[in-house]
Amino acid sequence: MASYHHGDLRRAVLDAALELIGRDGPGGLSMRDLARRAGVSHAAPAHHFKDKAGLLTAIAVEGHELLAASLAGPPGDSPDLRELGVRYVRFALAQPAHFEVMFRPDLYHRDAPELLAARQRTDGLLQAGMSGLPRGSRGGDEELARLAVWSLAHGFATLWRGDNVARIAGDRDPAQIFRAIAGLAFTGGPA
Amino acid sequence: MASYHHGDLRRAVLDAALELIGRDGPGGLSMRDLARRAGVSHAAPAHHFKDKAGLLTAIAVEGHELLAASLAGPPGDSPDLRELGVRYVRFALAQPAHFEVMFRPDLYHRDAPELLAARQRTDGLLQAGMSGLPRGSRGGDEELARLAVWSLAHGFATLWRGDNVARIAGDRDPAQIFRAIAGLAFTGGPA
DNA sequence: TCCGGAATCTAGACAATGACTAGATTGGCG
DNA sequence: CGCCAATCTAGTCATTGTCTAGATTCCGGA
Repeated sequence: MASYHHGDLRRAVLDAALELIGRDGPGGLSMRDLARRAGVSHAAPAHHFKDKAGLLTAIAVEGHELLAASLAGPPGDSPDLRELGVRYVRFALAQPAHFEVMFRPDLYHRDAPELLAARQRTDGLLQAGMSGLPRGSRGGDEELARLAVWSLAHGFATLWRGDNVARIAGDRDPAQIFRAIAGLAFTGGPA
Repeated sequence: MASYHHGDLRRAVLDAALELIGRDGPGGLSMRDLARRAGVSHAAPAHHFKDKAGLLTAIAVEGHELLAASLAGPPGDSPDLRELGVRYVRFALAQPAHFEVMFRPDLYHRDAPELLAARQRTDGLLQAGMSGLPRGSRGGDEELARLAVWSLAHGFATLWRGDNVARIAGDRDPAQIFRAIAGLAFTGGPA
């Protein structure tokens, strides 16, 4: 029964935190509550994450890794820009807690080296996926196009999570709605 | 000196909160700190806002009012969809604290009647500004187009505030960059 | 002008939290 | 087998949000 060591406290705390953040947002999160849920003393989690900000940093890092995996897709395919946006949206809705924390730098250690590394890896993937652009847009337009898709996907996912969009949706899959929007925006029609 | 009554404590607390949120985000905000800055006792602000969540609710309401004013523009003009997006971005960057709080429903009383009223007013303006659409898109596409511009503007503003975009910008005005992006997305070129 | 209720503010208290410290327990590696 | 580092406990402290009771001031009606 209840050995002195937990086994994998780090992951247990992470998972509990992700669940709570997914339901109620990162605001009401409490280290001590997480400790209680894991059945350990109130200060135990701090040994794994140093800080509350440290815990959220770990979540942000994991989020970047998961996002990178989502964007990359199955090995050896090269999605177009719109599909990349769809994957971005899918990730945001499938991992709401990660997504939410990632874009709240005021909550974690924005300059932690592990975080910078993970972010750089994600950016690389985004850039790589840029290979095939719609219409001949070259030069500075490439960055603009990337920024446009990123903005569209990020905004759509954020608004969706905030219940600002649901009434438009009906019962359609959010990813499909985004596909429609992206088509409308970048190809001049719902193609 | 220092009369028992402050004069306009409500506004003073709001302004201090807006400044702090704009600089450090809403995370580290403290009622007692706001009270100290205003030179009143620690519980005084609560009499004006009831809660910490109440304070943030007030900020969200004010944010919706300011956003509505921004979108409406000078009396009697009817901006097209892209210009509406530009105004949305301008608001987000000019009033970062309001914008940040507005889209964090976990921080305030999401069903406060004043909030619902203010939001409804803003939505009305967004819908009204939809009058002139680019290309003949009618029927359900109207909502999609509106959602597209909203997503694009919202995502762009959010990413900009998070320092995710600054390196692309150079020294250009964010509103102009957004104009370029929106043109790229909705008219097939940087028109 | 005066007075009484209402608005505004103070002061004190309480539980909860994040962070820190010192020390106990345990696992693993030479 | 022994020892060191990792892991965890227990205690403490300042700070915060919220509640209560009471003090001070403002304002409108007589």
